[in-house]
Amino acid sequence: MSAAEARAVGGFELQARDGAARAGILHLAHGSVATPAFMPVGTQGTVKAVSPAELEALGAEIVLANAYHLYLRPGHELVQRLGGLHRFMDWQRPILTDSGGYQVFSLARINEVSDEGVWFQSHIDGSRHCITPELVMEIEHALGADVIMAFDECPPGRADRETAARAVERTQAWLERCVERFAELTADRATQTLWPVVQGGTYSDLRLESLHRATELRDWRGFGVGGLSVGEPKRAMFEVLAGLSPALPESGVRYLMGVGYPKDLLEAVRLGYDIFDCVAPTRNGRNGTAFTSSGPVNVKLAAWREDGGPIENGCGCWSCSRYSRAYVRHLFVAGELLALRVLSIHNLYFLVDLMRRARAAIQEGRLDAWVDDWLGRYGAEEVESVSQ
RNA sequence: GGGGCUGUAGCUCAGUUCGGUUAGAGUGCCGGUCUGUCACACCGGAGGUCGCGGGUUCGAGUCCCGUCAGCCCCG
Repeated sequence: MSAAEARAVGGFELQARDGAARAGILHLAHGSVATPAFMPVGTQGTVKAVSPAELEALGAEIVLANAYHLYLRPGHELVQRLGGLHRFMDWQRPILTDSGGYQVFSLARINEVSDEGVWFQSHIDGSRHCITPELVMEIEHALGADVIMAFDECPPGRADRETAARAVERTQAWLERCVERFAELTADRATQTLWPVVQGGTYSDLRLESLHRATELRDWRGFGVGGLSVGEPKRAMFEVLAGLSPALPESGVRYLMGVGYPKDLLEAVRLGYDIFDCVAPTRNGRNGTAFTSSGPVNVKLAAWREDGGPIENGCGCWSCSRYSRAYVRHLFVAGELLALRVLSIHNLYFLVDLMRRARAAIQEGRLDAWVDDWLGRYGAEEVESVSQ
């Protein structure tokens, strides 16, 4: 890929390497994304409890939304009629849509997977729908995200080899159909970029096969690595990531889907992965857990009752610049809505900022030392040394 | 002065009719969990001389007597 192609819409511009780790810029129709990067999750076209202005202020450059959920409600055609997802949710920076492949896994009770596609029963009203790779492309095209993910099958993390192999097979067949339908839909203009998803469970050879077959199909500017952090042992996840990383083309951005917690992000960055998404910062935030550089903390703890310090000393986020731990704890204990916003913003800032700092460390060639130092602090202090 | 109702977990109350394992619930308190979001959710823990004192009984939160406290009614 030429330098010009890397800078074109959809291209990934690799700027620096430090060991296996990379720093780069992802160029998309609605702007660029500096990597490594964390993408806040906005499943239903909104990052729960956080406004677009707040997302911008905390430094998010791209958010994720979900095709499956938006198809069911309010409907992708409705979103398209109202000017597309960017306008609908008032977010003018890049958006990546997930296909709904993960929902095949997470909502497995109410669906049937076949070669044709997936029969879902709506979790909202019980109505039945057949989701095919072609339909997923139509949904994601209508929503208008900058990056759209191919429809994949995401088996449970402890799936046996046969199940994982079958998921690779089906994911590949669906990818071919996605490519075909996507080409028809975007024949006139190419503001969207499609990325495949590598599957293969915890079997490194299946992972390589999945990647190989996807790259045989065509050149890609990005690769999703899916089917991880879905119940498999953590060691197995990192073995897969380490085995797959050298085989991934340098010219494509690597998206590790669904990961994760601060530690996992840094380890994955070190292995050469570039972008991430995870519900952890927002969901944990809503449930009262704050990320801090010395580990996650339950803010409802009695120890915070009269703590006048910020959630994290030195944190540059909106929440920490205003509120004391005692106040945040009070908001949670009292069941106040502001509590959800305060911690969601803090946790998102924490991860976005962590990636920003990892990027700087890569550009300065000091990632390993920085990560080791960071991990040494994280969780080093027992639960929490009450600050002041 | 007479009569009635109520006293069980920090709080609000079940359980008392017709006695039967370690007395329950909700809430609060304390703690844990959450990885391409059905989720302000889920899981767990601590906490009670059943107002007090007698009696009956193999066995009493439950039955009997006395007593204290709160509320109500009648004089």
